[in-house]
Amino acid sequence: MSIPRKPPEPKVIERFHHLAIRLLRGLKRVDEAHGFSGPRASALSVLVFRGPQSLGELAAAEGVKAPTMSRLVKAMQAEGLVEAEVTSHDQRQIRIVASPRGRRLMLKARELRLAAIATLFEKATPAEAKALETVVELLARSLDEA
Amino acid sequence: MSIPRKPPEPKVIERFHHLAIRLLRGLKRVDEAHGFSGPRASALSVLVFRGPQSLGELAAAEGVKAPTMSRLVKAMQAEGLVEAEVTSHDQRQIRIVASPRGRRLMLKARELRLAAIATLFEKATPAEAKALETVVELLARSLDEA
DNA sequence: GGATATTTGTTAGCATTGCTAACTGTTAGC
DNA sequence: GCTAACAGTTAGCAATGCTAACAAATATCC
Repeated sequence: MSIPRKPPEPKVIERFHHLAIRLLRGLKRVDEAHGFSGPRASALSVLVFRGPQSLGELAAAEGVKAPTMSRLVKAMQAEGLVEAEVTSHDQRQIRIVASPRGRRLMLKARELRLAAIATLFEKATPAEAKALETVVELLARSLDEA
Repeated sequence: MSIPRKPPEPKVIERFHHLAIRLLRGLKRVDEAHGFSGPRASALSVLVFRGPQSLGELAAAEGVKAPTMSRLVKAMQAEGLVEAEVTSHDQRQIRIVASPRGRRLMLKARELRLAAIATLFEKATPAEAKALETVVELLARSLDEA
Protein backbone atom coordinates (compact mmCIF):
# COMPACT_ATOMS: atom_id res chain seq x y z
CA MET A 1 0.00 0.00 0.00
CA SER A 2 1.68 3.14 -1.15
CA ILE A 3 1.42 6.60 0.32
CA PRO A 4 -0.14 9.11 -2.06
CA ARG A 5 2.31 11.84 -3.07
CA LYS A 6 2.00 15.18 -4.72
CA PRO A 7 5.10 17.37 -4.63
CA PRO A 8 4.35 21.11 -4.49
CA GLU A 9 4.54 23.28 -7.60
CA PRO A 10 7.97 24.75 -8.47
CA LYS A 11 6.43 28.18 -8.00
CA VAL A 12 5.66 27.39 -4.39
CA ILE A 13 9.20 26.16 -3.83
CA GLU A 14 10.56 29.42 -5.23
CA ARG A 15 8.36 31.49 -3.01
CA PHE A 16 9.27 29.41 0.00
CA HIS A 17 12.96 29.90 -0.79
CA HIS A 18 12.59 33.63 -1.09
CA LEU A 19 10.58 33.87 2.12
CA ALA A 20 13.12 31.84 4.07
CA ILE A 21 15.85 34.24 3.01
CA ARG A 22 13.81 37.26 3.95
CA LEU A 23 12.91 35.75 7.28
CA LEU A 24 16.49 35.05 8.28
CA ARG A 25 17.58 38.46 7.10
CA GLY A 26 14.99 39.98 9.38
CA LEU A 27 16.12 37.88 12.31
CA LYS A 28 19.66 39.04 11.78
CA ARG A 29 18.40 42.58 12.24
CA VAL A 30 16.66 41.61 15.46
CA ASP A 31 19.91 40.17 16.76
CA GLU A 32 22.02 43.12 15.76
CA ALA A 33 19.62 45.53 17.38
CA HIS A 34 20.10 43.69 20.62
CA GLY A 35 23.87 43.53 20.69
CA PHE A 36 25.59 40.18 20.37
CA SER A 37 24.75 38.31 17.23
CA GLY A 38 25.16 35.23 15.10
CA PRO A 39 27.88 32.87 16.20
CA ARG A 40 27.83 34.04 19.82
CA ALA A 41 24.10 33.52 20.21
CA SER A 42 24.28 30.20 18.46
CA ALA A 43 27.23 28.82 20.42
CA LEU A 44 25.70 29.96 23.68
CA SER A 45 22.44 28.21 22.96
CA VAL A 46 24.32 24.98 22.44
CA LEU A 47 26.08 25.47 25.76
CA VAL A 48 22.83 26.28 27.54
CA PHE A 49 20.61 23.60 26.04
CA ARG A 50 23.12 20.77 25.70
CA GLY A 51 25.25 21.66 28.68
CA PRO A 52 29.05 22.14 28.86
CA GLN A 53 30.98 21.06 25.79
CA SER A 54 34.58 20.55 24.77
CA LEU A 55 35.96 22.80 22.08
CA GLY A 56 35.75 20.06 19.51
CA GLU A 57 32.16 19.24 20.37
CA LEU A 58 31.14 22.87 20.21
CA ALA A 59 32.91 23.37 16.89
CA ALA A 60 31.18 20.31 15.47
CA ALA A 61 27.80 21.40 16.80
CA GLU A 62 28.21 24.75 15.10
CA GLY A 63 29.63 23.30 11.92
CA VAL A 64 32.90 25.23 12.08
CA LYS A 65 36.53 24.16 12.37
CA ALA A 66 38.42 24.09 15.64
CA PRO A 67 40.49 27.26 15.13
CA THR A 68 37.38 29.27 14.40
CA MET A 69 35.71 28.09 17.58
CA SER A 70 38.90 28.53 19.58
CA ARG A 71 39.00 32.20 18.71
CA LEU A 72 35.28 32.69 19.31
CA VAL A 73 35.49 31.08 22.74
CA LYS A 74 38.43 33.28 23.65
CA ALA A 75 36.48 36.38 22.65
CA MET A 76 33.41 35.25 24.56
CA GLN A 77 35.55 34.55 27.61
CA ALA A 78 36.87 38.09 27.46
CA GLU A 79 33.28 39.32 27.31
CA GLY A 80 32.28 37.21 30.28
CA LEU A 81 29.83 35.10 28.32
CA VAL A 82 31.48 31.74 28.90
CA GLU A 83 34.02 30.13 31.18
CA ALA A 84 36.55 27.48 30.20
CA GLU A 85 38.71 25.13 32.20
CA VAL A 86 40.79 22.04 31.72
CA THR A 87 38.91 18.84 32.49
CA SER A 88 40.20 16.40 35.09
CA HIS A 89 40.77 13.16 33.19
CA ASP A 90 42.08 14.45 29.86
CA GLN A 91 44.41 17.40 30.11
CA ARG A 92 44.06 18.13 26.43
CA GLN A 93 40.39 18.96 26.46
CA ILE A 94 38.74 22.07 27.77
CA ARG A 95 35.28 22.26 29.25
CA ILE A 96 33.33 25.29 28.09
CA VAL A 97 30.39 26.49 30.18
CA ALA A 98 27.95 29.35 29.68
CA SER A 99 28.32 31.95 32.43
CA PRO A 100 25.17 33.16 34.20
CA ARG A 101 25.47 36.40 32.26
CA GLY A 102 25.91 34.55 28.97
CA ARG A 103 22.93 32.39 29.75
CA ARG A 104 20.77 35.36 30.58
CA LEU A 105 21.70 37.33 27.48
CA MET A 106 21.23 34.34 25.20
CA LEU A 107 17.78 33.60 26.59
CA LYS A 108 16.79 37.22 26.17
CA ALA A 109 18.02 37.33 22.57
CA ARG A 110 16.27 34.07 21.81
CA GLU A 111 13.06 35.41 23.24
CA LEU A 112 13.25 38.41 20.94
CA ARG A 113 13.86 36.22 17.90
CA LEU A 114 10.96 33.96 18.73
CA ALA A 115 8.72 36.92 19.41
CA ALA A 116 9.61 38.32 16.00
CA ILE A 117 8.59 35.05 14.38
CA ALA A 118 5.47 34.73 16.47
CA THR A 119 4.40 38.15 15.22
CA LEU A 120 4.40 36.81 11.69
CA PHE A 121 1.96 34.11 12.64
CA GLU A 122 -0.18 35.92 15.14
CA LYS A 123 -2.96 36.60 12.68
CA ALA A 124 -3.19 32.97 11.63
CA THR A 125 -6.60 31.39 11.36
CA PRO A 126 -7.07 28.00 13.00
CA ALA A 127 -6.62 26.32 9.61
CA GLU A 128 -3.38 28.20 8.98
CA ALA A 129 -2.01 27.30 12.38
CA LYS A 130 -2.72 23.67 11.60
CA ALA A 131 -1.02 24.00 8.21
CA LEU A 132 2.07 25.42 9.89
CA GLU A 133 2.22 22.43 12.18
CA THR A 134 1.97 20.10 9.24
CA VAL A 135 4.77 21.87 7.37
CA VAL A 136 6.98 21.87 10.46
CA GLU A 137 6.48 18.12 10.82
CA LEU A 138 7.26 17.53 7.18
CA LEU A 139 10.35 19.72 7.18
CA ALA A 140 11.70 18.20 10.35
CA ARG A 141 11.28 14.72 8.91
CA SER A 142 13.03 15.65 5.66
CA LEU A 143 15.91 17.51 7.28
CA ASP A 144 16.50 14.77 9.79
CA GLU A 145 16.86 12.08 7.22
CA ALA A 146 19.01 14.23 4.94
CA MET B 1 -17.65 40.17 11.24
CA SER B 2 -14.29 39.17 12.63
CA ILE B 3 -11.88 36.58 11.30
CA PRO B 4 -11.29 33.66 13.67
CA ARG B 5 -7.71 33.53 14.93
CA LYS B 6 -5.60 30.95 16.64
CA PRO B 7 -1.87 31.70 16.81
CA PRO B 8 0.30 28.58 16.77
CA GLU B 9 1.79 27.13 19.93
CA PRO B 10 5.14 28.56 21.08
CA LYS B 11 6.59 25.10 20.63
CA VAL B 12 5.72 25.16 16.94
CA ILE B 13 7.32 28.59 16.58
CA GLU B 14 10.50 27.29 18.17
CA ARG B 15 10.66 24.34 15.88
CA PHE B 16 9.98 26.49 12.88
CA HIS B 17 12.80 28.81 13.94
CA HIS B 18 15.22 25.97 14.32
CA LEU B 19 14.24 24.43 10.99
CA ALA B 20 14.65 27.73 9.16
CA ILE B 21 18.20 28.02 10.48
CA ARG B 22 19.04 24.47 9.48
CA LEU B 23 17.56 24.96 6.05
CA LEU B 24 19.58 28.07 5.28
CA ARG B 25 22.73 26.47 6.63
CA GLY B 26 22.18 23.61 4.23
CA LEU B 27 21.64 25.96 1.32
CA LYS B 28 24.89 27.70 2.11
CA ARG B 29 26.61 24.34 1.68
CA VAL B 30 24.91 23.86 -1.67
CA ASP B 31 26.21 27.24 -2.78
CA GLU B 32 29.72 26.67 -1.57
CA ALA B 33 29.88 23.32 -3.30
CA HIS B 34 29.12 25.04 -6.54
CA GLY B 35 31.60 27.89 -6.36
CA PHE B 36 30.35 31.42 -5.98
CA SER B 37 28.19 31.99 -2.98
CA GLY B 38 26.13 34.34 -0.88
CA PRO B 39 26.45 37.98 -1.84
CA ARG B 40 27.47 37.24 -5.43
CA ALA B 41 24.54 34.96 -6.11
CA SER B 42 22.18 37.35 -4.43
CA ALA B 43 23.38 40.49 -6.18
CA LEU B 44 23.34 38.71 -9.52
CA SER B 45 19.79 37.59 -9.09
CA VAL B 46 18.75 41.17 -8.50
CA LEU B 47 20.53 42.20 -11.69
CA VAL B 48 18.99 39.39 -13.68
CA PHE B 49 15.44 39.61 -12.39
CA ARG B 50 15.11 43.36 -11.94
CA GLY B 51 17.45 44.38 -14.73
CA PRO B 52 20.43 46.76 -14.62
CA GLN B 53 20.80 48.79 -11.43
CA SER B 54 22.86 51.67 -10.18
CA LEU B 55 25.24 50.98 -7.35
CA GLY B 56 22.97 52.66 -4.86
CA GLU B 57 19.94 50.70 -5.99
CA LEU B 58 21.81 47.42 -5.83
CA ALA B 59 23.17 48.20 -2.38
CA ALA B 60 19.68 49.06 -1.15
CA ALA B 61 18.21 45.92 -2.70
CA GLU B 62 20.78 43.82 -0.89
CA GLY B 63 20.52 45.72 2.35
CA VAL B 64 24.18 46.72 2.47
CA LYS B 65 25.95 50.08 2.42
CA ALA B 66 27.44 51.59 -0.69
CA PRO B 67 31.12 50.85 0.04
CA THR B 68 30.35 47.18 0.57
CA MET B 69 28.56 46.93 -2.75
CA SER B 70 31.21 48.99 -4.49
CA ARG B 71 33.85 46.47 -3.54
CA LEU B 72 31.66 43.50 -4.41
CA VAL B 73 30.88 44.90 -7.85
CA LYS B 74 34.55 45.52 -8.49
CA ALA B 75 35.36 41.93 -7.57
CA MET B 76 32.55 40.58 -9.73
CA GLN B 77 33.74 42.72 -12.62
CA ALA B 78 37.18 41.19 -12.29
CA GLU B 79 35.55 37.76 -12.39
CA GLY B 80 33.55 38.63 -15.48
CA LEU B 81 30.20 38.27 -13.75
CA VAL B 82 28.98 41.82 -14.28
CA GLU B 83 29.75 44.85 -16.40
CA ALA B 84 29.54 48.47 -15.31
CA GLU B 85 29.50 51.71 -17.22
CA VAL B 86 28.72 55.35 -16.65
CA THR B 87 25.17 56.27 -17.62
CA SER B 88 24.47 58.99 -20.14
CA HIS B 89 22.44 61.58 -18.25
CA ASP B 90 24.03 61.48 -14.79
CA GLN B 91 27.77 61.07 -14.89
CA ARG B 92 27.89 60.16 -11.21
CA GLN B 93 25.90 56.98 -11.49
CA ILE B 94 27.05 53.68 -12.85
CA ARG B 95 24.86 51.15 -14.58
CA ILE B 96 25.61 47.60 -13.49
CA VAL B 97 24.55 44.74 -15.74
CA ALA B 98 24.88 40.98 -15.36
CA SER B 99 27.17 39.54 -18.03
CA PRO B 100 25.98 36.50 -20.00
CA ARG B 101 28.37 34.40 -17.96
CA GLY B 102 27.14 35.87 -14.68
CA ARG B 103 23.57 35.28 -15.72
CA ARG B 104 24.25 31.70 -16.65
CA LEU B 105 26.11 30.87 -13.46
CA MET B 106 23.49 32.52 -11.29
CA LEU B 107 20.67 30.61 -12.93
CA LYS B 108 22.56 27.37 -12.48
CA ALA B 109 23.26 28.04 -8.81
CA ARG B 110 19.66 29.03 -8.25
CA GLU B 111 18.49 25.83 -9.87
CA LEU B 112 20.62 23.81 -7.50
CA ARG B 113 19.28 25.65 -4.47
CA LEU B 114 15.69 25.15 -5.55
CA ALA B 115 16.34 21.51 -6.32
CA ALA B 116 17.73 21.05 -2.82
CA ILE B 117 14.57 22.54 -1.36
CA ALA B 118 12.34 20.57 -3.67
CA THR B 119 13.99 17.40 -2.40
CA LEU B 120 12.79 18.21 1.08
CA PHE B 121 9.22 18.33 -0.09
CA GLU B 122 9.22 15.61 -2.68
CA LYS B 123 7.63 13.06 -0.40
CA ALA B 124 4.79 15.36 0.52
CA THR B 125 1.29 13.99 0.52
CA PRO B 126 -1.36 16.05 -1.25
CA ALA B 127 -2.51 17.41 2.12
CA GLU B 128 1.03 18.42 3.02
CA ALA B 129 1.56 20.16 -0.30
CA LYS B 130 -1.60 22.12 0.31
CA ALA B 131 -0.43 23.00 3.83
CA LEU B 132 2.84 24.31 2.41
CA GLU B 133 0.94 26.56 0.04
CA THR B 134 -1.11 27.90 2.90
CA VAL B 135 1.97 28.65 5.00
CA VAL B 136 3.70 30.35 2.09
CA GLU B 137 0.67 32.58 1.58
CA LEU B 138 0.52 33.44 5.24
CA LEU B 139 4.23 34.18 5.51
CA ALA B 140 4.26 36.28 2.39
CA ARG B 141 1.37 38.34 3.68
CA SER B 142 3.03 38.88 7.07
CA LEU B 143 6.45 39.72 5.71
CA ASP B 144 5.04 42.10 3.15
CA GLU B 145 3.16 44.16 5.65
CA ALA B 146 6.05 44.20 8.13
C1' DG C 1 25.72 83.00 -13.45
C1' DG C 2 28.26 81.49 -9.77
C1' DA C 3 28.81 79.94 -4.83
C1' DT C 4 27.19 76.31 -2.03
C1' DA C 5 24.86 72.07 -0.85
C1' DT C 6 23.55 67.50 -1.98
C1' DT C 7 24.13 63.26 -4.17
C1' DT C 8 26.92 59.22 -6.00
C1' DG C 9 30.46 56.43 -5.78
C1' DT C 10 35.34 55.33 -4.24
C1' DT C 11 39.21 54.62 -1.06
C1' DA C 12 41.25 53.56 3.39
C1' DG C 13 41.10 51.30 7.47
C1' DC C 14 38.79 48.45 11.14
C1' DA C 15 36.13 44.21 13.02
C1' DT C 16 34.16 39.66 12.56
C1' DT C 17 34.13 35.16 10.97
C1' DG C 18 35.45 31.49 8.00
C1' DC C 19 39.61 28.68 6.40
C1' DT C 20 44.42 25.97 6.17
C1' DA C 21 49.04 25.10 7.82
C1' DA C 22 52.13 24.60 11.40
C1' DC C 23 52.97 24.04 16.30
C1' DT C 24 52.53 22.39 21.42
C1' DG C 25 51.22 19.38 24.72
C1' DT C 26 48.70 15.00 26.12
C1' DT C 27 47.09 10.45 25.64
C1' DA C 28 46.97 5.90 23.58
C1' DG C 29 49.01 1.87 21.32
C1' DC C 30 52.43 -1.22 19.92
C1' DG D 1 59.11 3.59 26.43
C1' DC D 2 58.78 5.27 21.56
C1' DT D 3 55.68 6.65 18.34
C1' DA D 4 51.27 7.80 16.49
C1' DA D 5 47.08 10.07 17.04
C1' DC D 6 44.34 13.63 19.15
C1' DA D 7 42.90 18.40 21.22
C1' DG D 8 43.69 23.09 21.08
C1' DT D 9 46.30 27.22 19.85
C1' DT D 10 48.65 30.50 16.91
C1' DA D 11 49.64 32.83 12.53
C1' DG D 12 48.20 34.37 8.40
C1' DC D 13 44.83 34.67 4.39
C1' DA D 14 40.15 35.82 2.29
C1' DA D 15 35.46 37.49 2.26
C1' DT D 16 32.07 40.61 3.93
C1' DG D 17 30.18 44.02 6.88
C1' DC D 18 30.94 48.87 8.73
C1' DT D 19 32.30 54.20 9.26
C1' DA D 20 34.96 58.24 7.93
C1' DA D 21 36.92 60.98 4.59
C1' DC D 22 37.23 62.15 -0.16
C1' DA D 23 36.36 63.36 -5.45
C1' DA D 24 33.32 64.42 -8.95
C1' DA D 25 28.89 65.66 -10.76
C1' DT D 26 24.52 67.75 -10.23
C1' DA D 27 21.05 70.73 -7.91
C1' DT D 28 19.80 74.72 -5.51
C1' DC D 29 19.68 79.30 -4.10
C1' DC D 30 20.64 83.88 -4.11
